[in-house]
Amino acid sequence: MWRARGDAPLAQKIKLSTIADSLGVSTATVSLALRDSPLVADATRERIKEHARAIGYIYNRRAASLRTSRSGIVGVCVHDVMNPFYAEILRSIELELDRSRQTFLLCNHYDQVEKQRNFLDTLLQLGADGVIMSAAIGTPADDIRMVEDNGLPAVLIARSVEGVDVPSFRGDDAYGIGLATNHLISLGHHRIAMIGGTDQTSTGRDRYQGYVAAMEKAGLPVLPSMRLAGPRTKQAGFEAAQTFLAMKDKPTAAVCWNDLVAIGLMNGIARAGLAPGVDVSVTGYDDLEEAAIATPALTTVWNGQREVGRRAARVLLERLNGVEVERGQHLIQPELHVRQSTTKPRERV
Amino acid sequence: MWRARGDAPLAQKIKLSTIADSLGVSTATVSLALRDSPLVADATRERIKEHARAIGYIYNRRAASLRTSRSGIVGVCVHDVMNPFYAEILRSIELELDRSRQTFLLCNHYDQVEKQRNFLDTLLQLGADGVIMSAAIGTPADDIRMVEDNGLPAVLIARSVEGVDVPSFRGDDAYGIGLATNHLISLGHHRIAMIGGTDQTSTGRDRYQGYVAAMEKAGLPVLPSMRLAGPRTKQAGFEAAQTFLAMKDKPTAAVCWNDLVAIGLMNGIARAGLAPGVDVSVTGYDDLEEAAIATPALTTVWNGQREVGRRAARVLLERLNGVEVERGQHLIQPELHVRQSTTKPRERV
DNA sequence: CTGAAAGCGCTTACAG
DNA sequence: CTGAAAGCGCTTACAG
Repeated sequence: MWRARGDAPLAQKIKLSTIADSLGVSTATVSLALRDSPLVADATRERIKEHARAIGYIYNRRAASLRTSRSGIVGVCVHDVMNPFYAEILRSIELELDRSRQTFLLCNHYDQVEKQRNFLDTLLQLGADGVIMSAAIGTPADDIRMVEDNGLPAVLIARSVEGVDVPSFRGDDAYGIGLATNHLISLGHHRIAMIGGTDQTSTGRDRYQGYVAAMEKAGLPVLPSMRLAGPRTKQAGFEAAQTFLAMKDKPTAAVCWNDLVAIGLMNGIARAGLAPGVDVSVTGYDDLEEAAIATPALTTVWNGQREVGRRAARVLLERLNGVEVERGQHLIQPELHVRQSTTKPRERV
Repeated sequence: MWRARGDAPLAQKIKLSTIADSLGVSTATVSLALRDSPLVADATRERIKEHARAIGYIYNRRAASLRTSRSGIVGVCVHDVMNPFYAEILRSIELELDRSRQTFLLCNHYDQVEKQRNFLDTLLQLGADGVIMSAAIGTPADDIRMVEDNGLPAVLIARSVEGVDVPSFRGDDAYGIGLATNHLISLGHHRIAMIGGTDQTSTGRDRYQGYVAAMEKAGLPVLPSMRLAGPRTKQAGFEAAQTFLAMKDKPTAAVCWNDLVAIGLMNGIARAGLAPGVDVSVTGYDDLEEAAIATPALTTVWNGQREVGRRAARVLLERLNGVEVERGQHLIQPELHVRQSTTKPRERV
């Protein structure tokens, strides 16, 4: 248990040598004892640990880390924690990292390369043990090589970066969006719009290509007017509803960039007096916890967030322990989860 | 700009003395120069900074911190980052902290006192400069006193802890929930249920009391059967819809613990074939970004997340700079935002 | 099983 | 304006 130490804060900083002096042993012995080294006799160890606890000793990790050059810190850098997609990934990273008692430092880069660079710099300065990142749009391969060259192993998630030879975990986007598109096609939809996403990320390009490929394979026309790039948030999806409903080709269905856009779009469609899932079919992507309780429940593509986080964290921990790991892309196979937001087409009013 | 340094990683760790030797000056001069001390001649400083950049020098913060006992790290500990309420607070904390170049360490305690304790311990070990926390349910005052006694200044947000003398920022919950309750009463509702929340937090008690006080002031009966404690998430709100709709006193309105519960509840009500905002009026709490785009748009109480985060961060920074700050509770005044989810009562079917 | 001593890479008085 | 030297609090060979 913790003990408040009297009234005078910081009266006298307690350190290893304080304990050593009190007990008449050397600091080496205290250091070893506190870390449960078998080199120390049981009785000595217990006496030391007991005393340390009693006087409220606080281990100084900076000093230890300076000496050992291991910090126990792992950095995690994503676009935005507030986005449930990343939040779900983080949750599983947290779980793995906790298990090996690593402290984790978090950063939102909001797709600003400079902000990400500052963070990586901080990690380097703190002597972090590794970093897991979903690289900001426009991240040069050099930024990642640089941290690796300085002894900070990196693992990529959700997005990959060309020309970088580190392990990378993400869903198979082209395949996944194909599942959603094919599902709509098989229900009888011909005019299917794609809402949201950007060509500036690998994910964005892959998803759009997946949609295009599925349409072409079914012999359906791919109209540029049916592509509404941009939206990636619920708010943006909500606002996109107007544009979507005004499209001159009157699409009967929308393949959305992600669940947030899909839910926003459905809200916008409902606000316009139409019934999402009846008048317009909508698919999401990610299968966030929220997808199942949306109204109507959202048909979406499970993107393996948990899996991505878990595997990325494990591979990083392996690298830290000197295990040789497989470099390059690891694709997680997405799955289609059909719910109520997709039905047979009905002519749009 | 960064430079990758050759092929051999860690070939030779570059440190202050490396620079000093190369340039024929002392490490003291290099140290001063890199931190822009006016003690160093301009020419010397530029020469040093230029060289440091050229050879890819990385500042070792652990070493510096060991010497100065300032780490530039601030800890932030909340229930769960995935909850948009905390995410919005974090956003504004991040903004303030970035400005003064503090690195921030994040922790979800999930209301486990032990997990929070581990985090505080880590902060102490790392020599963090301060901590901002929304204390876990059941946090003993001693846990907070202990960190303060060890030189780690704390600032509380969202929840307060009895018997602790540190600055604390939160919304005025009793007042805020009163706004929502009075609004429903003024629309003509008499049977108003309260959904969600727990008596184990100061916030929970205050909100329930605020509801009770408003009901009593209006001469309306407070029925225990109208109180459904527990739910705090969208999922739980969704599930609570069934219980709510089956309540024997047939409430015509629900005052919800927060926006998440309210949105979940509305989804559940819609799923049951009723129209939220028409058949049942619903109020939220927090005014998350999402509230405005919910269907129907949610009437809710703005809880000042941004304000809480901003002020908490500023006060902490002031404390770090040795400024004496006002201890005790700082209440932020909530505001009612009326939207479409509340209307005049209609007899429940 | 335990101790004396060097060293991790900085910063800070103190001289000059 | 610059340098020599001590010290922050650990851990790790190296002796014994």
